[in-house]
Amino acid sequence: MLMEVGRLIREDFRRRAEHLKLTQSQTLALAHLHKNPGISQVTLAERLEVHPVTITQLVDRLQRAGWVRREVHEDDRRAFRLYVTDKADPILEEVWKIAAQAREHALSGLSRTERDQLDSLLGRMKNNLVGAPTDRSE
Amino acid sequence: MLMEVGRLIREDFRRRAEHLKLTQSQTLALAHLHKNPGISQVTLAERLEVHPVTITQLVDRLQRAGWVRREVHEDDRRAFRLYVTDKADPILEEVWKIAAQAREHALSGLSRTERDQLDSLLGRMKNNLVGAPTDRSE
DNA sequence: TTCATTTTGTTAGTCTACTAACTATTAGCC
DNA sequence: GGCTAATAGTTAGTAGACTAACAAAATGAA
Repeated sequence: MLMEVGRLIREDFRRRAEHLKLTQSQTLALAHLHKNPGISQVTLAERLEVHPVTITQLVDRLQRAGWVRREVHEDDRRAFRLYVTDKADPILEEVWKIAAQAREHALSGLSRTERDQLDSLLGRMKNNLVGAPTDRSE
Repeated sequence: MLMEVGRLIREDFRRRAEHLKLTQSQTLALAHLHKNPGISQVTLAERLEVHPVTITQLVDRLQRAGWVRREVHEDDRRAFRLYVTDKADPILEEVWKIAAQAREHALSGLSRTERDQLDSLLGRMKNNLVGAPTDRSE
């Protein structure tokens, strides 16, 4: 059920955002870069919780499309600093709006109390899954 | 939060199942075929809620690995009937066990009542997202 | 200083998913 | 019967995610 709802939310977001001509991952990456200008690819990978290889390709495409630029890091010649270009600003405005709409659509009809409940239950599930490494003898 | 918990559950399952040498999609497809022997690729695609193209490739790999066989449909020469091979039986036993463990791990510490609550809240979110086509003016 | 280790990012190859365009077959209508 | 629609599956190409193996630069210890 949880997986299904997750999938439906992503689908809903995708439908609302398809006119932006950006994929979900690209949108997410752009949003993160906008909030944290100048971070490295490794840092971005950690934030998005994907592997650095994935970021390489993602940034490649965003750069080719002109949404992002790479600047060599002044202190570390291996690393890049990533910046969102001005071209992306209006898109990002849209993204925030759409995200809020999708969220509200999914949660509509749920009271403040129920939303808190959901959040709390999910939080406890999350705690079950993080800290403790999987014990296969369970 | 919901996305995160979903991702964590999938990760947990993947970790528990990695010794099976099957990916998550392959495992899921195998499980479905075991419960519904003889279905066509289109039907399987519908059940897994992916596009038929994806099934083509998935079944290609499962067949190459010897887990699944394609038989020509007796009434429709375009279609295949899909069957899980005997080789896959012991694996599937494992899959059910692992799925139950992963579920229990995620939900541990939640009472019967709380699980019902979660289910009901997610069910309502699901209803928000299915029936009604996205209204972009929201 | 030099050498081993860590970190940053890359290429190569695999798997899952998609769209678009296609073949072959079936089904329906005139 | 014959033409058109729809259906089952495929190939080709793209995007995203992964692992493995690697180069280059930075770090740190002997």
